[in-house]
Amino acid sequence: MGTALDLHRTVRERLSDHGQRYTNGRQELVESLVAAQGPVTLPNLLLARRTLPQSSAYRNLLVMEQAGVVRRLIHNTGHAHYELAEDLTSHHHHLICESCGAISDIELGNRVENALDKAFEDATSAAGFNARHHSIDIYGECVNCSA
Amino acid sequence: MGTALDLHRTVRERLSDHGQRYTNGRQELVESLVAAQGPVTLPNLLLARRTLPQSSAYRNLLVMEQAGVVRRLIHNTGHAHYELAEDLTSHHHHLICESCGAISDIELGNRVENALDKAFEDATSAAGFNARHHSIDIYGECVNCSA
DNA sequence: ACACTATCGGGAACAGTTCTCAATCCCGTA
DNA sequence: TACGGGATTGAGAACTGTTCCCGATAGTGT
Repeated sequence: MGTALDLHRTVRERLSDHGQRYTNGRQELVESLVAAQGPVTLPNLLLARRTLPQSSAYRNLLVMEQAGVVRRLIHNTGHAHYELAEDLTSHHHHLICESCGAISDIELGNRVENALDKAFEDATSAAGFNARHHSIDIYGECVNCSA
Repeated sequence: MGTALDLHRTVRERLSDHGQRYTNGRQELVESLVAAQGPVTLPNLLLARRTLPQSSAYRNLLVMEQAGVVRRLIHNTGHAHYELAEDLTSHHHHLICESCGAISDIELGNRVENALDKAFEDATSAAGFNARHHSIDIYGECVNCSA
């Protein structure tokens, strides 16, 4: 479900709801994020599209993050990683290679996710914490590095 | 199990194994981390012990991180958070308040953790990823902020 | 006590990211 | 199509959390 056209329309709407335009530079960023098939750092985004100025890329990623189009991941790999918001792709978690710092996506399936939600609900409500969403990072060694 | 004396002895050993001494400043840091009862930022550590110079605190936290005594958490809250390594305390996860940025600990219990390990093993081995450990962040609103 | 090395502390340096601001673009209107 | 006005852009400066540097100090083994 959801063609590239759908994606761009949705992005345009969300930006518009925040009083923002869906400019060329922003479209390029979205396309780069789609093409990356996983979280990417800003330097990597710039490598893919040499014409994007750094400051504009940072600014537009921030704008799109605030509009709910982009999600920013922070790990101790030096740079932040960017990906499309989960509701534009699908709920997933991250595998983080401790050797090379690469981050890739992983899905756990509905049954596990439902069990997780229930466990989290039980654990957090006891602490008076109002849980809204979660993210799971699995650390280890990726295929490339274990070779 | 594990008194304060045990903790200090273990820390001393781990540092010693890395050719490092367990100096006064490092002991103060460990005590501050124990007293904090959860992940703390460096500025907060310094507030608790005004005599600790910033550069030494950063350096010693790094040394202790490398010796497996301290764990450093990165989130988009501005500062890194520090806590004692899990094997000096217990396996837990983090509740992160999206309003105030506070981070607190939460435990899920053995049954849930075992189920998680199994689910992660299934999901990662298919991707050829060699999983070593995991961390779960639950985002939402803490007790203070929802009041 | 001595020599030798690890550690300390203050400040400079660094890196990723954000901010500034004049120039440009884009949209709605006529 | 031309115009007015606000959003966006891009280059570089500024900012901020963290790390590095280095002379002074403290601890350890002999």
